[in-house]
Amino acid sequence: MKAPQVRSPRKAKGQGGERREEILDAALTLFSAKGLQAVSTRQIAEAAGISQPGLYAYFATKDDLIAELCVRAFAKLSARMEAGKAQWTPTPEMFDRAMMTYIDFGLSEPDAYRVAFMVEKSHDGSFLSRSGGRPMAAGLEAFRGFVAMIADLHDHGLTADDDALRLTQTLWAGLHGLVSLLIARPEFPWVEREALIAAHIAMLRRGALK
Amino acid sequence: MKAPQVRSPRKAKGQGGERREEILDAALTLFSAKGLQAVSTRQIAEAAGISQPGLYAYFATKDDLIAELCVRAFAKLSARMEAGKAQWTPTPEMFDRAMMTYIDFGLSEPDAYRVAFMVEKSHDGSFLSRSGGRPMAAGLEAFRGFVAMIADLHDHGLTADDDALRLTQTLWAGLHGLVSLLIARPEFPWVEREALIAAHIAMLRRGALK
DNA sequence: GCGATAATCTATCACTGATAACTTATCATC
DNA sequence: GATGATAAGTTATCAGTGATAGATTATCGC
Repeated sequence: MKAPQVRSPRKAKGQGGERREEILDAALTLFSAKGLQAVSTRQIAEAAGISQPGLYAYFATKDDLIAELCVRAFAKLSARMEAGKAQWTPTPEMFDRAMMTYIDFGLSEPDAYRVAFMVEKSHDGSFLSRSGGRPMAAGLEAFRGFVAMIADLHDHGLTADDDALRLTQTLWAGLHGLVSLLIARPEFPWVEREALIAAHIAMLRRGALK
Repeated sequence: MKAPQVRSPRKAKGQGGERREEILDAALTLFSAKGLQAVSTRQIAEAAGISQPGLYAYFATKDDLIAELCVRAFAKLSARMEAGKAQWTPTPEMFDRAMMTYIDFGLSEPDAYRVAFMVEKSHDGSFLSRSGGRPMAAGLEAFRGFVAMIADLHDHGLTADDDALRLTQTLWAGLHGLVSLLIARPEFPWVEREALIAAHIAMLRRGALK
């Protein structure tokens, strides 16, 4: 059952970056399989073929390592958003498609999504403060394309709320609710998932557009 | 700075329940001030005037203690829902009011809300499984009155989706998104909160009702 | 007073993230 | 090719975590 990970040889002088990638890969696999809380730095180190304190040569804290994985995941979302931009027109159909892109991303990268928007910032500011808010910043960067789409719809007189920023925040909340609940409570007796997502998007469209 | 909590005397034979209440009170105060993760069993024990292992005479695990606080919080929501039921009529105005009740509760009892709907069930089933899913069950019990209202609106032909269950899940997700984001990301540059909530409810109403 | 038992304590465990201080491999240079 | 600098990695250890075992003390019915 235990990963027979071969300890890869010591890295040459300038090649610490390679080890860093190996650690991130090992960590992502473990996090996906067991959840963020359940994976210890010792498990990550073993899977990466390194001693546990060795991790701290590459990441200042465990949270920093997690944050790094997040930023990378959101780079993927940014790419997807940017790709969709090519065919964009201010229509209800494209509205639906943008919503779908967001939901698809959240469900396909649940760990990144969790860290960016679901992990709680403890009151004394431990997690995201120390990592400089990078995961959320990366998440919002990816979200920016979405904001631009809503603004475009608003400029064409298609939105039901005259405040585009407020409407965007409201829609984001609507999307986030579905994604985060599907991630956090998969065992809940949901109606069939695809129909649920379609109905949710339809509901948001009716609520947001004229 | 440290709480000068006087160690209350040993409880008489049948009075263990009192100590249990004292522990729950102390824990709720600490959790509200510092967050769930940041409070240790030793801190709870000291605030309750008891030794750390002494907690385990009353709660099998730390999660059980948290779960107990949750169930109690949701009992309050149930009471609010039940109170609102008296004046219920199947109208858009009452729809708005029900939505508002849910959001108000989430924002006024953020810790309970977090545990019931935001804390991640780790993949090997550690948290809510061990506590028997009681917080979520209590949350959904409180939510049941809300479900009944949607069904009533549906029966009067006022809803835009012909599947009342699916619409309820969709609306729940919409509400949850706003509540959970406001809890988890209070520092985000939101538009003015009351206007945001009102706009969100209006969006959900337009999307859910005819 | 006496035995039973509820309430509680001290001591300790395995584990967590993190740090200090030391060793070893690689590399550019003489 | 030996040398010194430094990157890469180690072992040993720390304080703090949730949790358990077993002894101890207070209260009760008799």
